[in-house]
Order: sequence, then C-alpha cells, then structure tokens
Amino acid sequence: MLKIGKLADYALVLAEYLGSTGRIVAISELSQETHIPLATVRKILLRLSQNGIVYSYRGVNGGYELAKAASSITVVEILEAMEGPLSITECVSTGSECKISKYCNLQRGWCSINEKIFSILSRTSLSDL
Amino acid sequence: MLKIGKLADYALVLAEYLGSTGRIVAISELSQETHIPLATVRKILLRLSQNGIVYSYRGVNGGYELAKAASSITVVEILEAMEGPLSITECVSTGSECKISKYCNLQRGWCSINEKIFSILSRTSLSDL
DNA sequence: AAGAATCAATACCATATTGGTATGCTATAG
DNA sequence: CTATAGCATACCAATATGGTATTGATTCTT
Repeated sequence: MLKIGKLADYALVLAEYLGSTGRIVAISELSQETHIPLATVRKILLRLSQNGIVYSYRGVNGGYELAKAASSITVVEILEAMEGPLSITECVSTGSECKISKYCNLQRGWCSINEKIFSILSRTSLSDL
Repeated sequence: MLKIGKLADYALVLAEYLGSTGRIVAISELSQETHIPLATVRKILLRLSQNGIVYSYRGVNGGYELAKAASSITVVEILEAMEGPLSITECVSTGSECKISKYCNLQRGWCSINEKIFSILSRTSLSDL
C-alpha cells in the first residue's frame, strides 16, 4: 500500500511521452500511444495544465507540451498537481484535523518522514524515470 | 496525498502507547487512553497480533504487549501489517497487473522510488516517533 | 466448577473516494 | 466560417475504507 492514484500514475506516463517527443501533441495522439482512454487523458491533461506542468494550445494543430525540460520536472510536482500536497497523514498537511490529535504525539515524527519522502520524490526527475 | 490509512495511523498510536507502558494492556484501556473507538482498537490489534507485531493474552488480566522493544519495531513493519506490502504503484508489487504495462516503461523507476521510501520507513523505529 | 473478563473471528453497513465517461462551450488556424 | 482541439463541469459505477456488531473461545479467580 501507500499507493499513488491511477490518474497520477497515468499523468507520469503522459508527461514522459510529452517529454520524449518534445513537440505539441494532441490528446488523441496521447491516448493512442499510451493506451490510456481518451476521456481520461483529457481529464489528466487539464489538471496538469491548470497546475502549470504543461502548456496547452487550442484550435487546429493544438495540443499540449511540457512547460519545462523533462529533466527539470520532478515526480513530486506531477504528483501534487494530480493529488494535492504530499501528506502521509492528516496531521502533516492541515495542521491536524484528526480527531485524536489532542492525545497523539506522533505528528512531529510524521512530518519528518513526510519531508524525507518529499525529498526523494523531488530529487527524481521525469527523465530519471 | 500519498496518505496512509487511518487504521494504520491508529495502529502506530496504539503501538506507541504499548511501548510506553511496557506491560500487558487491555483493549479497553487502549481505547480510553488513545480515544480511538473500542471496536476499532479491537480490529487493529487483531491484525497486529496476526502479523506478530504484538503478543496477545486471553482471559482475565489479558491484553496485548509489543512483541519486541519499541526501538526495534519499524514504522514499515506496522504499516505493512495493516495495509499489506508497500507498493507505490500496481506494477511494483504484483509484477504488473496494470492495463497499460505493455506500453509503459516507468516500472523500473517506480521500483527504485519504492525501495527508497521503504528504506526511510524501515530506518524509523517506533521509539523514533 | 462456575462465572467473569478478555481476545478471536467474521460479517455487516454506510460513506467517501476514485476511475472513468459524457456533454456543451470556447478558442484558433486556415 | 468552419473544422479542430482544448475547457469546464457534471455525472455515474465500483471499490475501498472506516467503523460497528455479534458469537465463540480461552483463561483467571474464587
């Protein structure tokens, strides 16, 4: 467990393909090449675009391209674009909404672990995968 | 995101309490002290017991205690006891059930990341939290 | 031996999340 | 002006999850 969502996984695959071509690619091509369903690709690319990971171009000959070089886009950037801030537990992100937070003294430890995982994922670039 | 389940989180809290007392503790006490609902505590401790993290004792004065010293129980042990093997993506664990695995070349990278996260979580002991 | 305390095992349910799809709207190239 | 392609939103089905209830088995105490 401790799995990332399928959409986030797909997002990496799509981003990797964009990086490998280096040009503007339409959703239809992305879907064909990656075998990810068209409507799903559409949803993913929208999120990536809204989070500045890719640039989008409308109209004829439109499509998407990476906003940066594949070597400078990190795994955590794409992950967070798809799923929000990295937080291994409730208390790490929101300043503790957890019901038992008053009686729990693990928050500090979780934050530390969270930072370490963040560090790993931010040291891995798209091209490293 | 990339969150662990609440039950796993609770499991750490419960294990930490067990470690702090060093004696046999009944479910009722665990529930009272941690403010985790009784039935939920029962479910969690059962899993921990089945996975050898804690010893259980039935009958009057029964309860649970850690099977090892808190300093030698790792976070990943408890996590995996609660949620199964650590695997950040489908392809890491099961040898790839993923539909697009034939067209995806990220598996190697995910495995590497998974190992690094595993390493972090196995270098953190219960007493470190 | 009886009875109380305590864990074991399973089954169950409501809710939230997730993956996936559909649809009408907007912008742009030519 | 029209075909192409992304934008935005809404929707649905399936699954996972957290949480609860119940019955049975074991052990201590008296």
